[in-house]
Amino acid sequence: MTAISIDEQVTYLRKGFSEMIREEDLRERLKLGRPLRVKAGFDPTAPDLHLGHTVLLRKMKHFQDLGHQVIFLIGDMTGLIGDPTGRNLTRPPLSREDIDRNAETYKSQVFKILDPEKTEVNFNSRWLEGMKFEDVIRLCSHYTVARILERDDFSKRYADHTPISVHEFLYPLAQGYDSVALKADVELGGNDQKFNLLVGRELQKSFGQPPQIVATVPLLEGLDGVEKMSKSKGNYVGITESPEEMFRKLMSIGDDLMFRYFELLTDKTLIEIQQYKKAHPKETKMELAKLIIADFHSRADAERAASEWVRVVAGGEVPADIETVSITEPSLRIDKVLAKAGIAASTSDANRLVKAGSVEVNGQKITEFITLAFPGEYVIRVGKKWKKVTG
RNA sequence: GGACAGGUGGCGGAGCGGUCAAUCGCAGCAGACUGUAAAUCUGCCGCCCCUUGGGGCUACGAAGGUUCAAAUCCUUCCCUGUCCA
Repeated sequence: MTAISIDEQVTYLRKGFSEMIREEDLRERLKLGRPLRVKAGFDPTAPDLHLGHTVLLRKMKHFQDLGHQVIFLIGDMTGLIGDPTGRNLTRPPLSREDIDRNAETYKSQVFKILDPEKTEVNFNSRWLEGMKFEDVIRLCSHYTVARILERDDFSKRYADHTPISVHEFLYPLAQGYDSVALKADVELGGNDQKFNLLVGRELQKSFGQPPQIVATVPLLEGLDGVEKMSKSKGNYVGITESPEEMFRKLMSIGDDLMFRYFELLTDKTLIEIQQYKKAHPKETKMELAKLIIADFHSRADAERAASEWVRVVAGGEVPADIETVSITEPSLRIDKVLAKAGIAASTSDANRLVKAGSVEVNGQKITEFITLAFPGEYVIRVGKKWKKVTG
């Protein structure tokens, strides 16, 4: 991109953020004419990225498009503090090997979106690990308990008498200090990160640096349309999943949610999205799924996944890519087979499914505990799970 | 350091000696329905064994104890919150 005006840059960057503090600051910073250092932090324990993460990655990419330097910061030190929003207060420390492996996984995934040439991958242990207790005390002196308690989840937990460990207070401070150490011009994050990002601003001021511009992206709702997309909630679409898997998941979202996805996960303009609202919801949803899949695979893969979905889900036919499980026993009763093939969680679970009449073998619904003989080949279906069993 | 309250299944939250694998709500799974989904209705929802109904095992913070019998009583310990210092 050549010589594009400040106004154009700001307009391009503003799109898709839920909030920017403050746009005037960004404008001033851009006037300096140098590449800005744009920081975004990621958790070292969850290297499997899903569509929720891509909302942020997309914005990082936009900064790169304008020639800025993006810092992909892996919070290996802050990761020790654990999820500050509640449970999991104790998290087993990751080994250096684990962290490095996760970092590699991250790289292979984020570079589907980000430009490797314009991305600096960094770890906050690089400056946090070597801090002496004295340094930590000094850092803490820059902030007050009352201000920390302003954070919504802290104040809620405090009001509810839910425990808050002291080390959790260090999380925002450490994250803020990262911005100092990196001399960040801009920090990006999800809406829920707003507090932490602002702490970075305050700390930079305390340390005599110009405060970073903070820009937040909306949190993407998961497939259920209610909770935010997260791996632990199981309402996510991972960016390394197969086109077929992605298609199936994306087709399961509610009608309202699909327009939200159009907005946050595609480059369609708001006007184009309005047009989609007039079309048939099912067709529109299929188009959405194809657009998203094409970003991580190819348009051809997306088309293939679409026709496969029509055949299997709408047509009720056998999917093309069923996983095959081999059985070594000469014969095995159906409930055991289900458990062994991973269709049911346990034999007991399989029992219930059979009694509920949910099990289909070779297209026939079964209601009794039949025994399958091996060698042989059976196609078993329970709900949306299909498996081929051979022996 | 002291006083008090509490720790139950993925979550919330009943039960307070047997009829408790544990009411109920949410989440989840399956079936019906549909344009996919949602909504709705129905069933299921610890593990294992035989089976259209049973049997066994493991569970209510941890470890002991009382009792024919404990999630329920006692002891100690661990954890959390509140108030006082």
